[in-house]
Amino acid sequence: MARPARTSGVSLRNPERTRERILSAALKEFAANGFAGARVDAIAQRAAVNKRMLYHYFGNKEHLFREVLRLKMAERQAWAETLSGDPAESLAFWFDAACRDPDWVRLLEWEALQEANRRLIDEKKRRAATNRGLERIRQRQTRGQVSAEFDPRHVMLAMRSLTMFPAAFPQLTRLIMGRPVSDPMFQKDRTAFLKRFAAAFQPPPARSSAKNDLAK
Amino acid sequence: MARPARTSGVSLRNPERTRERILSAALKEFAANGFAGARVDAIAQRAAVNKRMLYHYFGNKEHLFREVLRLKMAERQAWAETLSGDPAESLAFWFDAACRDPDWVRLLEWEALQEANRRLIDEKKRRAATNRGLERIRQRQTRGQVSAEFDPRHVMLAMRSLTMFPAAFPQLTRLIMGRPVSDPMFQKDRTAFLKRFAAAFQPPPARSSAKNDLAK
DNA sequence: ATTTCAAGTAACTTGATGGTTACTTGGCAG
DNA sequence: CTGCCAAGTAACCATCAAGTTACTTGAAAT
Repeated sequence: MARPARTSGVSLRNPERTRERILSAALKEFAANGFAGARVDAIAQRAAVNKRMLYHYFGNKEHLFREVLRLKMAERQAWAETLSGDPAESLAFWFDAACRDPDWVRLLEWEALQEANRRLIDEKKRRAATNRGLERIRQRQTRGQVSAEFDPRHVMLAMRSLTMFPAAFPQLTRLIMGRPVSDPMFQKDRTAFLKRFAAAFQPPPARSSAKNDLAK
Repeated sequence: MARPARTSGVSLRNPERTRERILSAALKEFAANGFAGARVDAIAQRAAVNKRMLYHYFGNKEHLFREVLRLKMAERQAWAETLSGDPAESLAFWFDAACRDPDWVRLLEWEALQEANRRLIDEKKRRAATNRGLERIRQRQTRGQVSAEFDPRHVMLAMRSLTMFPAAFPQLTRLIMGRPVSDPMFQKDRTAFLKRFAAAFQPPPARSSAKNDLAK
């Protein structure tokens, strides 16, 4: 039952490794070209695997695509859970994540464009993760770190927008900023901006009364 | 030289109309499926035009795609110029525009994914339009309507992010908000949120001194 | 009226591409 | 040792889709 674990190197037959190779090649190909643009032959070649194996393990192109998406999503969900509370920190963290791993953003984008109508891949898990995120924002609100005047859903949507947009629209970002998104200079400046801008989510500095503390 | 202007209906030959039909069909097809996913035959069919005409007028699929993009961009640029100053107003306006015309956002998205590396379509004009937009923000800053502490480029990027994101990522938006982007309820709520949130761009209410009025 | 050319049509070519067939081979259970 | 099946290979096929060829036709200009 256990892997043979050849003393030197890997055995010629190695289903797990092959599967991994295909998935990793598929991730690159799909992120780069989307579903319609991706070429099954290209994936096989990248993976240095016979094309037939791809069908052996995943059935067809679409199944493979969905599996790639599912894995990436799961990876990110795990990250999301490790986050503490501060909006400034979250903004910086997610912006950094988007810059470091543009493939992830691109996959989300391909998904948005393609599966627009269809039900989401892995919807249940993603909805649960989102709800946990919303709960975290509510906690910050009760702790007074985030303004209670805002609906947590709107806050989360705003934060996602601010962090993902540059990686999602590098051409527009470059047009506006004059630098490519990949430029460390841009990333540094943007992080600084986001940290300051995070103040927008904080409660106003106790103006006169404090009557609307429990607003939705 | 002038159009014949048949007394009743349109003449059988009508190059302008045909060109229009093709462009409008292409817009829909490209917005729906992207460049790689779009089918030339589908465009011809949608336009109720012989496929050959498409090559007659536009040379090939890619030229047609670029022409479609160019036209949409130009349309939006014109809109942008009509805008007055207030961030709250701009946010609401552009958010509404994105919701009303998801095809436009989708085209930008396809462009982002496909032409990632290549030079932008119509880059010169778009850069100029962007610069005019930045200039308008600077004016607002000197008038004290927008905080002078922010780099105008970062402000513009933030505003674009906030307005375009929902239309660009309807699946994530729905996950977060619980409603589809097309839902008027969502659009109303979001507009209200954005209007309030626009305060984030305003200068702080004159705390102690007013020394940094000319920043950047 | 006749010429001329853009506008328009139908059928075809050619290459790419997703998926399959038919086969071989490594390695474990019995 | 041997039968068996998952893992793996090479060659193939059917289809689809971009782009072309070769033709016809409407109507403006002379």
